[in-house]
Amino acid sequence: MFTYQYPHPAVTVDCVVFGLNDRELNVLLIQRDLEPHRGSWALPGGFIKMEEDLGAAARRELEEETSVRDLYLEQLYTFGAPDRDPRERVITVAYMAIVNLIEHPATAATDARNAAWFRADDLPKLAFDHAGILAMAMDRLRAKVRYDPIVFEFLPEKFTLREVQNIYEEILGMTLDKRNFRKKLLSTETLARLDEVEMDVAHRAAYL
Amino acid sequence: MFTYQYPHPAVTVDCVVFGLNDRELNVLLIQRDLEPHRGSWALPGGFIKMEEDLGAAARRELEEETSVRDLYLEQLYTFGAPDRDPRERVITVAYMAIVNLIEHPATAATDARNAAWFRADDLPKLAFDHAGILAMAMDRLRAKVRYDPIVFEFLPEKFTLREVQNIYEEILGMTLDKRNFRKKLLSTETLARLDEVEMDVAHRAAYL
DNA sequence: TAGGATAGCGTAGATTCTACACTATGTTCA
DNA sequence: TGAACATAGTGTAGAATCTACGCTATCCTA
Repeated sequence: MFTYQYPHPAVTVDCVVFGLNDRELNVLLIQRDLEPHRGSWALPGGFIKMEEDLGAAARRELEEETSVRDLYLEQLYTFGAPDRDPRERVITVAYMAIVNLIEHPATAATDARNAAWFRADDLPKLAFDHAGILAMAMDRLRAKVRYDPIVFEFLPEKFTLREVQNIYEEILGMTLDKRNFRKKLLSTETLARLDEVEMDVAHRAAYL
Repeated sequence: MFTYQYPHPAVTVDCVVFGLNDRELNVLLIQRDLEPHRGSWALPGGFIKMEEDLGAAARRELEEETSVRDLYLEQLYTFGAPDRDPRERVITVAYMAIVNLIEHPATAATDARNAAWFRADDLPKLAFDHAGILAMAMDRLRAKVRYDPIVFEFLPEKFTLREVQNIYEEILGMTLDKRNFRKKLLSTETLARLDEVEMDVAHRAAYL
């Protein structure tokens, strides 16, 4: 037991991890194995340790619950409504990250019954105020994508311009002009055109 | 005394309040009247109450310590390095705001020996990691000013274009072209030209 | 009343954004 | 094997925006 002269809130970290699979925007969720909201899907996260930095706590909880690691976490916002957790006052520091979904498979671990990637446009109901946290993360992601070439972080090494455009369109929720998009991308990024071509229905795509 | 099954950190809020005086960028600070760092200047802030929202706590602490109230606070970042406070683990949620300095005089109150506005380019040494918090707030302010007309929030009702330009230059730390600046400002803002003129050395200024 | 300080104003060139349509190549299926 | 289909790949013209830049009018002070 730990005693204090004044009341202290609990502090948690929660992670919104976006994963991309050449085409779809996904979000990493866990199925809770503890009360409250046992069985519900939620953002991975948990209580911080006293000697641990906030970012380190986020990374630890994420790995413990989903096995996902080695990513760049960025602080999103801190949520502290007095009644957001039924147990006690819990303040949560939310982090967000973007990864290549293929390189980061999700497997359930400690405190989670299950961990999985969900399509961003088809999510289950979330525990606590996690839907609100996720909504803010989506907003931030959309804003970020407009001036940051972060998208490339979660692309495989080889990709077609069509794929990149699909991703931008998925995130921004709008269609983009093909030529203008290529022009802009090629003017700002350093991409190399490869000889290889993809193999499927369409005829070919020069990998860049 | 309050006891918990697991250790809990303390949670505080801190406020970076920028004030503008037609010309200079100022920051609101308090002189601590309690240990640790007693006598040092610091950002206004303090411990949250258990039934209180984070933003409300920031507003309350700010008013208690400086008498400054009625402002728009925006969450900046949460700082939680394990050793940032010598007493115990303290996580602080930092807020920032911008006000018209004239309309918000600072007067010391609870927990503070003193409260005062300081020029942003001539600040005392700050307690804890408050210098780091302030630096981040400055960055955010600079970024914000570029696309947001927030500056007008802390201007008196009447002002000259020269004054606005001074403020932008002070915040951004660069000189701007007078004609281009006026053009842009007039194209985006709805300002009214007044008949009044200022009274001092220069000849006149049409208030907008 | 002469000199100094600042307000106020417009244009030309460069850059960037947007809208828009056709050809080339490979796949599939009859 | 060739006809129909799907997608990759490419350029230009007009609009809007950004930047650089110098002179005159007015008021104050000495």
